[in-house]
Amino acid sequence: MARRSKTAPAVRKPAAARPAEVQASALRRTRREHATETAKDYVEAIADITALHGEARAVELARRLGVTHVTVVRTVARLQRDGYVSAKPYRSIFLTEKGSRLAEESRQRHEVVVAFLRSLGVPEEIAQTDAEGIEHHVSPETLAAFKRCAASRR
Amino acid sequence: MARRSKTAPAVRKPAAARPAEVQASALRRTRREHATETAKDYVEAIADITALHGEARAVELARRLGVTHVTVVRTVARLQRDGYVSAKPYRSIFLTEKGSRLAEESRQRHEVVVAFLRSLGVPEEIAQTDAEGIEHHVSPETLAAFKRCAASRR
DNA sequence: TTAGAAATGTAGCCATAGCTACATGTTATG
DNA sequence: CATAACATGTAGCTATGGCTACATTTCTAA
Repeated sequence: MARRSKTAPAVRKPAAARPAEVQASALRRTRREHATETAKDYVEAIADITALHGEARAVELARRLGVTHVTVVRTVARLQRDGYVSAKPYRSIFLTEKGSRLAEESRQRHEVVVAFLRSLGVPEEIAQTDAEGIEHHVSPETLAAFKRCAASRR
Repeated sequence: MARRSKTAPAVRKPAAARPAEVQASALRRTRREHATETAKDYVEAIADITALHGEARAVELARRLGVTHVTVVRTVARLQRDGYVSAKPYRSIFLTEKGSRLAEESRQRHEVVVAFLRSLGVPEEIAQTDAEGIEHHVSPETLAAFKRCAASRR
């Protein structure tokens, strides 16, 4: 079977488009972001729950995140290891300074994305849902563009 | 320590916002989507490489996806198990009918997202990068809104 | 005050998705 | 046509992030 045909370039699509290296680093970034998504989702939820109920318990986190309490417990342990929360056995979960900062950033970012989608005419509930997935992958430039666009359509 | 204070609603934030269940199902959806992201990234890359070189080899896939060949080999095995590609040891990788369909859908979706971001004034390279992360989390409604918006700004 | 309900913790399973190190197959070329 | 370069495969490690089943702790209410 022919090796990468350096002599006969085969098909030759018009747009050589993104060179392999560029795409590779974009995908690497996406994977890297994915690693912090969980932390963001958790601190955001912890902040929400604390605001609503005065404290965040694992059971409520599990309900809101759509996982079992076991998953919550393990993930919270990781968040504690990484300095986002403090927690003691059988007690509530609290955000650290670092965790609060991340939660606030996440909340703002979520707001911008939702407001933007809403301004495009996407129904509220779908905007909320899509934002959960999109918000973690928006660069500062794109976030700024979202803000501008939403403002200009208001 | 007070249990979820059913008697004293504590803080009471103005926007009760998304109820726990809604957010939970949104996050569940995001996780579900994540599971198919890999498949989409791979079939898209395989389609690209095949168009450019006439065939897709694991080494080139690894380069483009930013992972080692070992990861590619294992993932391709999974894609084969799931019916997206056919492959024989030490040979090229080919898309099945199902894989081609997924690749074409992914390509179109990627195009729409990139064109949209571009239309917002996001620089080409950043648009490409962000699209890699965003494209997997856009509902049909939002995708349609992207199309409309990009068209109206042209 | 104590029993049962609710919450939390622990053990251990699974799949995905990365990796390094090493083994084997394929191909190009001297 | 043999060998070196390259591609592919395999073994086995790590981490995340789901899960069920069962143990333990805490809290509520009879």
